[in-house]
Amino acid sequence: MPELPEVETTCRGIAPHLVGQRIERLVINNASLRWPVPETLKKLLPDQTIRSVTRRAKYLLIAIDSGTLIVHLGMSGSLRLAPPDEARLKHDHVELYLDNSLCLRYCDPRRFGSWLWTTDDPEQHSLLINLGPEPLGKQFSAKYLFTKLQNRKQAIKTLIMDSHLVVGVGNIYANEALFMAGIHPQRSGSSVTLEECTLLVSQIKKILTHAIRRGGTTLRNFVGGDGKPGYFAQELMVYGRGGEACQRCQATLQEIRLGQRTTVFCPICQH
DNA sequence: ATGCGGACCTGTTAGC
DNA sequence: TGCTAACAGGTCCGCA
Repeated sequence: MPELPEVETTCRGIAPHLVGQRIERLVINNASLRWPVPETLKKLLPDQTIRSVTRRAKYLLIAIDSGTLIVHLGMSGSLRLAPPDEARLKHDHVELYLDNSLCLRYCDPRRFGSWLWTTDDPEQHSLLINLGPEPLGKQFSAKYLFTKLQNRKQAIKTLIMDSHLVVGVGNIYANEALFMAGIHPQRSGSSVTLEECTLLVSQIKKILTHAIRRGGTTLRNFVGGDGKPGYFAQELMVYGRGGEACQRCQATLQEIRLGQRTTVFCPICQH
Protein backbone atom coordinates (compact mmCIF):
# COMPACT_ATOMS: atom_id res chain seq x y z
CA MET A 1 0.00 0.00 0.00
CA PRO A 2 0.55 3.45 -0.05
CA GLU A 3 3.01 4.42 2.57
CA LEU A 4 3.01 7.97 3.85
CA PRO A 5 4.81 9.46 0.81
CA GLU A 6 2.18 7.97 -1.50
CA VAL A 7 -0.63 9.40 0.63
CA GLU A 8 1.05 12.81 0.72
CA THR A 9 1.58 12.68 -3.04
CA THR A 10 -2.07 11.79 -3.53
CA CYS A 11 -3.13 14.60 -1.23
CA ARG A 12 -1.08 17.20 -3.10
CA GLY A 13 -2.19 15.83 -6.44
CA ILE A 14 -5.91 15.90 -5.83
CA ALA A 15 -6.28 18.92 -3.52
CA PRO A 16 -6.08 21.65 -6.19
CA HIS A 17 -8.80 19.91 -8.20
CA LEU A 18 -11.12 19.39 -5.24
CA VAL A 19 -10.95 22.50 -3.09
CA GLY A 20 -13.76 24.92 -3.85
CA GLN A 21 -15.67 22.38 -5.92
CA ARG A 22 -19.29 21.58 -5.31
CA ILE A 23 -20.16 17.91 -5.00
CA GLU A 24 -22.71 16.69 -7.50
CA ARG A 25 -23.17 13.18 -6.19
CA LEU A 26 -21.49 10.26 -4.51
CA VAL A 27 -21.75 6.78 -5.99
CA ILE A 28 -21.01 3.72 -3.88
CA ASN A 29 -20.39 0.68 -6.04
CA ASN A 30 -19.23 -1.50 -3.18
CA ALA A 31 -19.74 -0.39 0.41
CA SER A 32 -17.80 -3.26 1.96
CA LEU A 33 -14.52 -1.67 2.73
CA ARG A 34 -12.83 -2.20 6.08
CA TRP A 35 -15.91 -0.62 7.60
CA PRO A 36 -19.11 -0.12 5.61
CA VAL A 37 -19.20 3.13 3.65
CA PRO A 38 -22.12 5.06 5.22
CA GLU A 39 -25.08 5.07 2.83
CA THR A 40 -26.17 8.39 4.31
CA LEU A 41 -23.30 10.04 2.46
CA LYS A 42 -25.27 9.77 -0.74
CA LYS A 43 -27.85 12.22 0.64
CA LEU A 44 -25.45 14.25 2.73
CA LEU A 45 -22.81 15.23 0.24
CA PRO A 46 -24.58 16.59 -2.85
CA ASP A 47 -24.53 20.39 -3.19
CA GLN A 48 -21.88 20.81 -0.54
CA THR A 49 -18.56 22.49 -1.22
CA ILE A 50 -15.16 20.96 -0.51
CA ARG A 51 -13.22 23.32 1.76
CA SER A 52 -9.89 21.57 2.20
CA VAL A 53 -7.98 18.36 1.55
CA THR A 54 -5.34 17.53 4.15
CA ARG A 55 -3.48 14.55 5.53
CA ARG A 56 -3.05 13.19 9.06
CA ALA A 57 -0.93 10.04 9.29
CA LYS A 58 -2.10 8.00 6.30
CA TYR A 59 -5.62 9.39 6.48
CA LEU A 60 -6.83 11.89 3.90
CA LEU A 61 -9.22 14.42 5.35
CA ILE A 62 -11.65 15.93 2.89
CA ALA A 63 -13.45 18.73 4.69
CA ILE A 64 -16.93 19.68 3.45
CA ASP A 65 -19.28 22.34 4.81
CA SER A 66 -21.01 20.01 7.26
CA GLY A 67 -18.27 17.54 8.19
CA THR A 68 -15.21 15.65 7.04
CA LEU A 69 -14.61 12.56 4.95
CA ILE A 70 -11.88 10.40 6.46
CA VAL A 71 -10.35 8.33 3.70
CA HIS A 72 -7.71 5.63 4.16
CA LEU A 73 -6.13 3.80 1.24
CA GLY A 74 -5.46 0.60 3.18
CA MET A 75 -3.07 -1.78 1.51
CA SER A 76 -4.06 -1.43 -2.11
CA GLY A 77 -6.14 1.71 -2.43
CA SER A 78 -5.63 4.66 -4.74
CA LEU A 79 -7.48 7.81 -5.67
CA ARG A 80 -7.48 9.33 -9.10
CA LEU A 81 -9.22 12.10 -10.95
CA ALA A 82 -10.97 11.00 -14.09
CA PRO A 83 -13.37 12.39 -16.65
CA PRO A 84 -16.85 11.43 -15.40
CA ASP A 85 -17.65 9.47 -18.54
CA GLU A 86 -14.53 7.35 -18.33
CA ALA A 87 -15.31 3.68 -17.85
CA ARG A 88 -14.81 2.70 -14.25
CA LEU A 89 -12.47 -0.07 -13.23
CA LYS A 90 -13.45 -3.30 -11.57
CA HIS A 91 -12.38 -2.08 -8.14
CA ASP A 92 -13.55 1.52 -8.29
CA HIS A 93 -15.71 1.22 -5.19
CA VAL A 94 -16.52 4.87 -4.51
CA GLU A 95 -16.92 7.78 -6.94
CA LEU A 96 -17.27 11.43 -6.08
CA TYR A 97 -18.67 13.47 -8.95
CA LEU A 98 -17.74 17.14 -8.90
CA ASP A 99 -18.95 20.31 -10.52
CA ASN A 100 -15.84 20.81 -12.59
CA SER A 101 -16.60 17.74 -14.73
CA LEU A 102 -14.13 15.62 -12.85
CA CYS A 103 -14.74 12.51 -10.84
CA LEU A 104 -12.65 11.34 -7.91
CA ARG A 105 -12.45 7.55 -8.09
CA TYR A 106 -11.44 5.34 -5.20
CA CYS A 107 -10.01 2.03 -6.39
CA ASP A 108 -9.08 -0.63 -3.83
CA PRO A 109 -8.82 -4.31 -4.86
CA ARG A 110 -8.25 -5.66 -1.36
CA ARG A 111 -10.79 -3.36 0.30
CA PHE A 112 -8.69 -2.76 3.39
CA GLY A 113 -9.22 0.96 3.06
CA SER A 114 -12.04 3.09 4.41
CA TRP A 115 -14.37 6.00 3.74
CA LEU A 116 -15.73 7.35 6.98
CA TRP A 117 -17.60 10.48 7.94
CA THR A 118 -17.52 12.72 10.97
CA THR A 119 -19.27 15.96 11.83
CA ASP A 120 -16.81 16.68 14.66
CA ASP A 121 -13.19 17.71 14.59
CA PRO A 122 -11.63 14.78 12.70
CA GLU A 123 -8.66 14.83 15.10
CA GLN A 124 -11.10 13.72 17.79
CA HIS A 125 -12.29 10.72 15.79
CA SER A 126 -11.57 7.43 17.52
CA LEU A 127 -9.20 6.36 14.73
CA LEU A 128 -7.15 9.54 14.95
CA ILE A 129 -7.25 10.55 18.59
CA ASN A 130 -4.55 8.17 19.78
CA LEU A 131 -2.13 8.58 16.91
CA GLY A 132 1.48 9.51 17.58
CA PRO A 133 3.19 12.56 16.10
CA GLU A 134 3.84 13.11 12.42
CA PRO A 135 7.29 11.78 11.49
CA LEU A 136 8.22 15.01 9.73
CA GLY A 137 7.09 17.30 12.53
CA LYS A 138 9.49 18.65 15.14
CA GLN A 139 7.63 16.79 17.87
CA PHE A 140 9.18 13.59 16.52
CA SER A 141 12.67 14.04 17.90
CA ALA A 142 15.46 11.76 19.15
CA LYS A 143 14.57 12.65 22.72
CA TYR A 144 10.90 11.83 22.15
CA LEU A 145 11.71 8.47 20.56
CA PHE A 146 14.25 7.57 23.22
CA THR A 147 11.73 8.29 25.98
CA LYS A 148 9.10 6.18 24.26
CA LEU A 149 11.50 3.24 23.89
CA GLN A 150 12.22 2.93 27.59
CA ASN A 151 11.11 -0.41 29.03
CA ARG A 152 9.94 -1.60 25.63
CA LYS A 153 10.97 -5.15 24.81
CA GLN A 154 9.51 -5.27 21.32
CA ALA A 155 11.80 -5.13 18.32
CA ILE A 156 12.77 -1.60 17.31
CA LYS A 157 11.38 -2.21 13.83
CA THR A 158 7.98 -3.17 15.20
CA LEU A 159 8.04 -0.13 17.47
CA ILE A 160 8.78 2.47 14.80
CA MET A 161 5.93 0.98 12.77
CA ASP A 162 3.53 1.41 15.70
CA SER A 163 1.25 4.35 14.90
CA HIS A 164 0.79 5.16 18.57
CA LEU A 165 4.49 5.93 18.76
CA VAL A 166 4.92 7.70 15.43
CA VAL A 167 2.70 7.60 12.36
CA GLY A 168 3.58 7.04 8.75
CA VAL A 169 6.52 4.64 8.98
CA GLY A 170 5.45 1.61 6.97
CA ASN A 171 7.30 -1.59 6.25
CA ILE A 172 9.42 -0.34 3.37
CA TYR A 173 10.69 2.78 5.10
CA ALA A 174 11.16 1.03 8.44
CA ASN A 175 13.57 -1.38 6.74
CA GLU A 176 15.35 1.40 4.89
CA ALA A 177 15.68 3.73 7.87
CA LEU A 178 17.11 1.01 10.11
CA PHE A 179 19.65 0.11 7.47
CA MET A 180 20.70 3.72 7.02
CA ALA A 181 20.97 4.17 10.78
CA GLY A 182 22.97 0.93 11.16
CA ILE A 183 20.53 -0.52 13.68
CA HIS A 184 19.58 -4.21 13.70
CA PRO A 185 15.79 -4.53 13.34
CA GLN A 186 15.51 -7.17 16.07
CA ARG A 187 17.08 -5.03 18.79
CA SER A 188 14.72 -4.39 21.67
CA GLY A 189 13.41 -0.87 21.95
CA SER A 190 15.04 -0.31 25.32
CA SER A 191 18.48 -1.29 23.99
CA VAL A 192 18.55 1.60 21.52
CA THR A 193 20.69 4.49 22.78
CA LEU A 194 19.92 8.18 22.55
CA GLU A 195 22.70 8.54 19.98
CA GLU A 196 21.12 5.81 17.88
CA CYS A 197 17.72 7.50 18.22
CA THR A 198 19.29 10.64 16.80
CA LEU A 199 20.49 8.70 13.76
CA LEU A 200 17.24 6.83 13.35
CA VAL A 201 14.97 9.86 13.61
CA SER A 202 17.08 11.80 11.15
CA GLN A 203 17.09 8.89 8.68
CA ILE A 204 13.32 8.44 8.94
CA LYS A 205 12.80 12.12 8.19
CA LYS A 206 15.35 12.10 5.40
CA ILE A 207 13.98 9.02 3.66
CA LEU A 208 10.34 10.10 3.89
CA THR A 209 11.16 13.61 2.67
CA HIS A 210 13.15 12.19 -0.21
CA ALA A 211 10.38 9.77 -1.16
CA ILE A 212 7.78 12.55 -1.10
CA ARG A 213 9.99 14.62 -3.37
CA ARG A 214 10.06 11.68 -5.75
CA GLY A 215 6.31 11.30 -5.66
CA GLY A 216 6.09 8.14 -3.58
CA THR A 217 7.82 4.82 -3.91
CA THR A 218 5.33 3.02 -6.06
CA LEU A 219 5.86 -0.65 -5.82
CA ARG A 220 3.64 -2.00 -8.48
CA ASN A 221 1.18 0.37 -9.99
CA PHE A 222 0.57 3.14 -7.54
CA VAL A 223 -0.53 6.27 -9.32
CA GLY A 224 -0.67 9.64 -7.63
CA GLY A 225 -3.69 11.93 -7.86
CA ASP A 226 -2.26 13.66 -10.90
CA GLY A 227 -1.87 10.38 -12.76
CA LYS A 228 1.92 10.38 -12.68
CA PRO A 229 3.53 7.21 -11.40
CA GLY A 230 6.03 7.56 -8.58
CA TYR A 231 9.61 6.43 -8.81
CA PHE A 232 10.49 2.79 -8.68
CA ALA A 233 12.22 0.63 -6.16
CA GLN A 234 15.75 0.95 -7.52
CA GLU A 235 16.66 3.48 -4.88
CA LEU A 236 15.80 1.15 -2.03
CA MET A 237 18.86 -0.20 -0.22
CA VAL A 238 17.39 -3.31 1.43
CA TYR A 239 13.65 -3.69 0.92
CA GLY A 240 12.98 -6.37 -1.68
CA ARG A 241 16.68 -7.26 -1.82
CA GLY A 242 16.95 -10.24 0.52
CA GLY A 243 19.79 -12.52 -0.66
CA GLU A 244 21.46 -9.75 -2.66
CA ALA A 245 24.76 -8.12 -1.75
CA CYS A 246 24.69 -5.17 0.64
CA GLN A 247 25.42 -2.04 -1.37
CA ARG A 248 27.70 -0.81 1.40
CA CYS A 249 29.73 -3.90 2.44
CA GLN A 250 28.79 -6.64 -0.05
CA ALA A 251 27.62 -9.05 2.67
CA THR A 252 24.47 -11.02 1.83
CA LEU A 253 21.32 -9.21 2.96
CA GLN A 254 19.21 -11.34 5.29
CA GLU A 255 15.46 -11.69 5.13
CA ILE A 256 13.38 -12.64 8.16
CA ARG A 257 9.81 -12.22 9.42
CA LEU A 258 9.19 -9.82 12.25
CA GLY A 259 5.64 -9.37 13.46
CA GLN A 260 4.48 -11.05 10.25
CA ARG A 261 6.19 -8.45 8.09
CA THR A 262 9.12 -9.12 5.79
CA THR A 263 12.26 -7.66 7.27
CA VAL A 264 15.52 -7.23 5.37
CA PHE A 265 18.81 -6.13 6.88
CA CYS A 266 22.57 -6.34 6.54
CA PRO A 267 24.06 -8.57 9.25
CA ILE A 268 27.34 -6.66 9.05
CA CYS A 269 26.26 -3.03 8.78
CA GLN A 270 23.41 -3.21 11.28
CA HIS A 271 24.20 -3.81 14.95
C1' DA B 1 0.03 -1.25 29.86
C1' DT B 2 2.42 -4.30 26.62
C1' DG B 3 2.96 -7.90 23.31
C1' DC B 4 1.35 -11.16 20.19
C1' DG B 5 -1.46 -13.34 16.67
C1' DG B 6 -5.45 -13.21 13.81
C1' DA B 7 -8.47 -10.82 10.98
C1' DC B 8 -10.06 -8.20 6.92
C1' DC B 9 -9.66 -9.17 1.01
C1' DT B 10 -7.94 -9.87 -3.93
C1' DG B 11 -4.16 -10.22 -7.09
C1' DT B 12 0.37 -11.75 -8.29
C1' DT B 13 4.08 -14.78 -8.11
C1' DA B 14 6.84 -18.89 -6.83
C1' DG B 15 7.00 -23.63 -6.75
C1' DC B 16 5.57 -28.20 -7.81
C1' DT C 1 0.35 -25.12 -18.87
C1' DG C 2 -2.10 -25.49 -14.61
C1' DC C 3 -3.00 -25.83 -9.78
C1' DT C 4 -1.87 -24.40 -4.99
C1' DA C 5 0.29 -21.90 -1.46
C1' DA C 6 2.50 -18.01 0.07
C1' DC C 7 2.90 -13.35 0.14
C1' DA C 8 1.89 -8.19 -0.65
C1' DG C 9 2.38 -1.24 0.80
C1' DG C 10 -1.92 -1.35 6.82
C1' DT C 11 -3.77 -1.45 11.21
C1' DC C 12 -7.54 -2.71 14.33
C1' DC C 13 -9.08 -5.91 17.72
C1' DG C 14 -9.14 -9.38 21.22
C1' DC C 15 -6.70 -12.15 24.20
C1' DA C 16 -2.86 -13.49 27.50
